[in-house]
Amino acid sequence: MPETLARIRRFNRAVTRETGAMEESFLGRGRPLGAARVLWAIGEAGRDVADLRAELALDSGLLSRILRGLEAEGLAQLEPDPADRRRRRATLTERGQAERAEYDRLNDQMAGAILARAPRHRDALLAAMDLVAVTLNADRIDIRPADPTDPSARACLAAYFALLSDKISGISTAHVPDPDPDAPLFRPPHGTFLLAWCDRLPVGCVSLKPLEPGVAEVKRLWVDPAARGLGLARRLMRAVEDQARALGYGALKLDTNAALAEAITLYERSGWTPIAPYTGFPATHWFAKPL
Amino acid sequence: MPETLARIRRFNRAVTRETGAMEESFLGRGRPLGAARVLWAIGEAGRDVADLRAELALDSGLLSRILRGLEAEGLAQLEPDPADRRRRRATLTERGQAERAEYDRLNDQMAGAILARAPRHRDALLAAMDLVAVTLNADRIDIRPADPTDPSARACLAAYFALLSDKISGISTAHVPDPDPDAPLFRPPHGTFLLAWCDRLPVGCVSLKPLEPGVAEVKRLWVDPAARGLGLARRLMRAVEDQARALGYGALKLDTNAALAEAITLYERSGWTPIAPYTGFPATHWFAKPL
DNA sequence: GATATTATCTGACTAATATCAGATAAATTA
DNA sequence: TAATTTATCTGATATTAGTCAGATAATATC
Repeated sequence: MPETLARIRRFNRAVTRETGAMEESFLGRGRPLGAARVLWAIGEAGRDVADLRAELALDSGLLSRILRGLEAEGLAQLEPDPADRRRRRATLTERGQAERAEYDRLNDQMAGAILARAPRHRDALLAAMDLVAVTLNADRIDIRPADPTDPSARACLAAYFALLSDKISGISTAHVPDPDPDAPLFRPPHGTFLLAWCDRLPVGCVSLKPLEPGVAEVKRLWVDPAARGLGLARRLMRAVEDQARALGYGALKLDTNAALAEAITLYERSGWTPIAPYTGFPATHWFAKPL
Repeated sequence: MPETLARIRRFNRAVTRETGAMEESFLGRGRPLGAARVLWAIGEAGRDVADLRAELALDSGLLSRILRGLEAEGLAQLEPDPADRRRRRATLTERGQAERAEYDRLNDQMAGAILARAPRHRDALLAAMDLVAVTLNADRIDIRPADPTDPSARACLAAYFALLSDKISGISTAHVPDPDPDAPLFRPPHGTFLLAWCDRLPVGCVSLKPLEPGVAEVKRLWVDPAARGLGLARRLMRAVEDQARALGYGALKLDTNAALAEAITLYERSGWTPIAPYTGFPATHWFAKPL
């Protein structure tokens, strides 16, 4: 389909121009891009030089010179790592922090300018950007345990409950209580809370809490709309099953609602079998899986 | 909304990585990026040096050297423009054409790799890319006359009729006859056909054909879904009115259907007044505007 | 026809990025 | 303790990209 390729090319040209404009604005601070990138990558907390080299894919000599330049400008400091005095740790001075904040500000300003170009469909534009970003990053999404009270975890839960109240009639805008009295049940050694991350933003979650002796319950499986179709739900389920095994459980249960058809298909296709009801509304389907 | 900015940043990082990978793959052909870009920009038909300079925003000295390099590689030829012998025209040799085709192939390969990452929602991904590209290019969309039989024009018309049959019950999948017997009416001096372009892809159209002595009819106003909310319909209407004036018409008419609510709002807000019916199904509303 | 303008080219120069072969010092391994 | 590995730095050098001031020749303007 030649037109498809033309569309992707148009997209590439558009974003190339945009990133070019951003780099251009970064140059306005009188520092080459390489140095600006290093300054930004050092971050608020500081960073090992080896780390920087790995992330920015820079030659060791080049990075060394850039760091020396930042030091000479009074923006960064280098100290030997006390644990391993071969390594050096770069940190930003107060002026360095301020300078980094300026780059942040420029970045946000460009982002704002992009949004301003879509006055009437800001949300559609953001959703489109999410879909593109998540798809391009698909093979970089990773799943990590999180605390159930973490803001990202709570954002996922809020989205999960919004989805429920949207799909299941009878559930009004249910929302997570804050603080969630059940939170301890979702922490080891009782249970777990897993978040899927795509480049610093959460794009999915799943959790586990104790139900009966030796049996845990899988709860709150949610995938960001931008990340659907990438097999993330399956990955989350696999991850939570691994966690359950690690916590010593011998079996899992879960309940769900007929309105969540994709979820039900997923359970049926991955070793879950229907069981008798063990909960009430809004559940309409119940499954179990031995570990 | 801080999260909004985080989402745009994620998008920026994702596409930066992508374009970086593309440039990387272009370097694989053993030629600096600048030269590759010039080679590509010369195109199959050849290009004036001044043109290249304008498009690529290159210094005249730099471009001159890059061209000399391509010439030395046996990829390009430079000849004085016969019409103005100060100007020089760059054309690709056979080897140059082949080399350019290789860059095309690399580009298409990267595009294919992107699509492959969205096996289950290819169309959604493409639509999202369109929305982003068109929004970022919003201030670069331009409207130009086209021939009504041009493939791009026909693609817009097909989309227009698909929209009609989708929105208006009673219209089955109507499609443009090929060749369109009315095409001559949409050409000067009788009428016109305008296309809106966003970076080489059509994103909207409108046309004009004679109706009565001194009166023309506006037909087939269509805007690509990715380009809605950017004021393009209004620009197209203004452009077609200008064309009508230039063709000597004193008044315009149009008919439309109640299902096309945004269009009706647009007409009402830009000087059109309701008139008595002058056509039948599927029209439900009729407007006129003096010029 | 003299003068100004335009399009391109050349030469001199700079900045940024990149590469690579040692040098140095700290840690690890034998 | 000696030898090896690792992390970083220094110096030398190359490539790419970019700038700018003329030079040259063709065209446009007066």
